[in-house]
Amino acid sequence: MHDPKYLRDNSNLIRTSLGMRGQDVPWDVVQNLGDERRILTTEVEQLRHELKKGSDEVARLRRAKEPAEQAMAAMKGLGDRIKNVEDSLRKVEETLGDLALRIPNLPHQTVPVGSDASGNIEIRRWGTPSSLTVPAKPHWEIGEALGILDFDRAAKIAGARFAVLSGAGARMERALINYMLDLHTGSHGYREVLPPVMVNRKAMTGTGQLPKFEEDLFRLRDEDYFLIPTAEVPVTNLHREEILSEDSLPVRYTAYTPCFRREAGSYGKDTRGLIRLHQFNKVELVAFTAPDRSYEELERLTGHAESILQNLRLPYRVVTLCAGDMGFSAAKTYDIEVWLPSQGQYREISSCSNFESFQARRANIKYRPAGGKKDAKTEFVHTLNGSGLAVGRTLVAILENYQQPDGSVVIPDVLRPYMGGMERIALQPA
RNA sequence: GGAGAGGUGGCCGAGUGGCCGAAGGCAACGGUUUGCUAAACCGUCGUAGGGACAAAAUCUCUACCGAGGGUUCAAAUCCCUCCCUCUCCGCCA
Repeated sequence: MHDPKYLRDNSNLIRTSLGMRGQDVPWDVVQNLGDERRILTTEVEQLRHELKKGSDEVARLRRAKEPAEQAMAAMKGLGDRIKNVEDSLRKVEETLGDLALRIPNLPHQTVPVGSDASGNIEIRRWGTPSSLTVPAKPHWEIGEALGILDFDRAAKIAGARFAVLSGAGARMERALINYMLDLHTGSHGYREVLPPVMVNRKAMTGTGQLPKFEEDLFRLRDEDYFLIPTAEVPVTNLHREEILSEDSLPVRYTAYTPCFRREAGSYGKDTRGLIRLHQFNKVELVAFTAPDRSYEELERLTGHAESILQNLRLPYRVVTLCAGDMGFSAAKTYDIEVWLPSQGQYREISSCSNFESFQARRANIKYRPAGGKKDAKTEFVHTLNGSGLAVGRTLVAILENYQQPDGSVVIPDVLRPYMGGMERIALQPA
């Protein structure tokens, strides 16, 4: 969400900066409602002032034991007038508020211009894709052959875009989760949290999933709860309606959660395998910083996510998303893409974003600058998050990059302690 | 799910119709005193919106006592609905 005052005075500037991203915003309506809101507010406040004065006069007369009927009669009806104007004001504010919540964040100056993924810019690569002698098999073939991935039974018990992991597959997923959490808490300074995976409407609005993207979410039938599409939602909202002290910043959390996405509109994409599921596991990194620190934090956080891939010896690259490819709430996003031999390309495995004050404003997360002086006015924090990493896709990358000509899969060194010393996944009869 | 109690500023807590944005305490911040610490004393100390000013400082108005409605000239205070917390009962991993 944007600063309402800034939005009112600079809607043209915002509109130009957003370009394509702001296409579906009814800018004229926003402008008119903003003006109307100001006029109605002034009117309500004047009427209230009058009422207050009148009521004080009644009170004064009563105390002085003087007749107050005339003063009371004069105020009669004023209350109704106020109610009428307030009704109009409330309607304007509701409409304006809803529209304002649907305006995306402004891209940072360093974000490249572009309308889709082709405008993204690669900024670095790590590792070298191995040249296999035989054609690389896709992970679902490897996994099904080894008896550790079962899509048929997943479809039976749930439906398309679900998976069952079993045996060493389930074990490796669990190993990855533990390894990631241990690294982030032990070496990178994050506090582990295990939040609810269902949240209310306010939380979803705070991080920007609502009101605009309700069709992407799973919602419960009998309660107004949603399944989280990412741990970003519950973890960022931990501090909703709070004022943090500057000394406590930066606040860094890591959380493992399952994530639930309807994937509406993605029919035909990645229909096979683990890449795009309705339910998947993710370890998330979330940070709250002072505004002048958020961009250095973005680099740090991205580096923390990268370190997992480096330790797993998985080749990857980092790209800066162009304005048109960024998510709704982000001001700047780095995607980390891992090499998938079967596809001969890099695929997203982490997305690290700085939201600046966009989410903080929606969720009302502030901090009080240190220094003690009276100029210590509260200010919105900056929020960031990134996957560290998407667990299922990491499993995919391991299966594909560590596949052997005999169909087995070698387990990366750092995971072996988490898998009881296992060094290789060979055929596992069910 | 049933019964009861309660939600007031960063925290605790007073306040049953007007003089209440709200006593008092704690915490915090500034200062005096002090060899240091502590104590004592003095002072400051909510958030948001509108207007005035080129802007900052400042001034001014309005709103906010869980949320939303109602009664009244006037609501933290009375009434209704909802949300949340706590206690007991039921159910339950």
